[in-house]
Amino acid sequence: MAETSKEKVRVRIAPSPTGQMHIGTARTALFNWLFARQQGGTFVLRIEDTDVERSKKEYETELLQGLEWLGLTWDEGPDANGGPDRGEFGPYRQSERTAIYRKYIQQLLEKGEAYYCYCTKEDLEAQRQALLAAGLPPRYNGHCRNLVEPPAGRNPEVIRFKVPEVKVEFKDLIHGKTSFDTALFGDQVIAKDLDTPLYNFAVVVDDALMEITHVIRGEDHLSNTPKQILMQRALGFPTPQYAHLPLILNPDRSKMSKRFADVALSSYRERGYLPDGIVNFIGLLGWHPKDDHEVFTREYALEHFEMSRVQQAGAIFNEEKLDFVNREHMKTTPIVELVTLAVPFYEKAGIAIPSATDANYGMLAKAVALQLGRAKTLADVVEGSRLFFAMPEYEAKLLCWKETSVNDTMDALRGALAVLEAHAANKFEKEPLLEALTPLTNEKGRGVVLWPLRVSLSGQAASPDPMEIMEVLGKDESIARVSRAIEKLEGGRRLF
RNA sequence: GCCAUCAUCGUCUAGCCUGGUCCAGGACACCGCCCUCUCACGGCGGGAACUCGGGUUCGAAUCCCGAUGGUGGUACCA
Repeated sequence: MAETSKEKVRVRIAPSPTGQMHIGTARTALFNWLFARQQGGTFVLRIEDTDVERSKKEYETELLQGLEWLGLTWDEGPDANGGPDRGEFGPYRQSERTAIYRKYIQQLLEKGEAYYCYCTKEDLEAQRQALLAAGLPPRYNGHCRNLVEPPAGRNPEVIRFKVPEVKVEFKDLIHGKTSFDTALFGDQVIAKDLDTPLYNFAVVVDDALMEITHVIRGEDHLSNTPKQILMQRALGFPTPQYAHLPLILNPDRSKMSKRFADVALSSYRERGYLPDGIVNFIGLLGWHPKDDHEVFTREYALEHFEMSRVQQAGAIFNEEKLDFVNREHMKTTPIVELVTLAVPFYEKAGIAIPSATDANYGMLAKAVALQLGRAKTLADVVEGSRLFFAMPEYEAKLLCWKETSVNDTMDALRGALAVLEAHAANKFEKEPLLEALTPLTNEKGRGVVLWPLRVSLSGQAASPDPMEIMEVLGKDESIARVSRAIEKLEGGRRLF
């Protein structure tokens, strides 16, 4: 709790609804959320939709729902259910703040800190090429900076901010002292016209008006920071503290992209990852608690988060680790909750499961429980437990363990069947069943009995053990499956 | 090109600020063994890294300089 003094912490995330919600947005949100919650501050969500061409309402909705799904709740910002914005500093969509930006653009214009530029894109491109050819940094040459008279008969192209040539220095909470020489920048375009501000300008105005104290964002914004600081100075705004998070990377260390991985948060949701698993994993990308705990809840992260322990280098998105972390979280999620979460996945897979009102409902929980430690996602739970909900299909010869003959296998199964039939239905549980089968396994060998028994119950070479399966299936279904296996062997006998 | 920034096992990282306890610790993944009817879990074990070159120092993963490499930016996108 070191970084703040008396002022109340206010942080924000400012995503653009120009595409599916990126996993990187989720991580930036997480770090902001952690910092805000830990400092007793306010977490603001602002939608940066100044680019009307690319911004879409459906992406905004996805963003809000994605954040809610992850449990990264915001204190101020648009309402996920279409209700009015929350908070005193709204509106929280930049597209609704045009009048505000207009006022500040005019202010800069009047003070002579900004000016209309009449250079066309073609002019600019020519300039740029010339500079590049000369080995110079390609920056705007200030052609319209000191125009006395606007060129006759021409409308301005854009509005530019006069970038003073100074050294801008700031202390980044993650990178430490960072400095830029703005002489290399050239005058920046801040708006296409009075009603169409650009990102760098809108951010400055909004962060100031929303009284943001800490800007926690991706490192790709590091070089925007000096430009924004200069505008803050021109407008008389305070400079917030900055923390630039390292980027999430592809396996080849470039910025994470579709080419290498699923970048959309929704795809992880659809594949059956848990919000807690995702939050844990993306938290680990660039940060980890001092005590080396790697599997943790968000409460734990909240307690142990330290901005100063955030990495400076980017981190490769490693799906294997995500799988591990998610599996660990599934193990600690209460079974009833897991069942509820899994239901849609059963539906999607077309597997008929007992409903909550069904007398048989309890077996669903047992089936799910058997997948813990085996399944890394909810989709895996569903696939792994498929065998409990339909008579399995398999080749008769799979029933024979190693070199055991068909006759011996049949004998073993008949023996097992007799044991099961004599076994009380209300004692169809792992331990009692094992006990009941022990004389038979002692006589014939465990493999000779248990392998075919397990295959007849599961239809698979790899599955939970037969006693566990029977506990889920119950007496009637277990007996039916074993009987069917014996029939299969009898029917197929000639073939062997 | 220019500017910024980064650099410990394949990956995520501890250690670096406050040099010696580090022939570098943990986790994932991988391999082996044990458990075992199979899978998984679990237990035990293994291989695997301080980018390079100088300097400072009795001593450097740790401090300094340089090089190399990576990444980000260099828009009338955000």
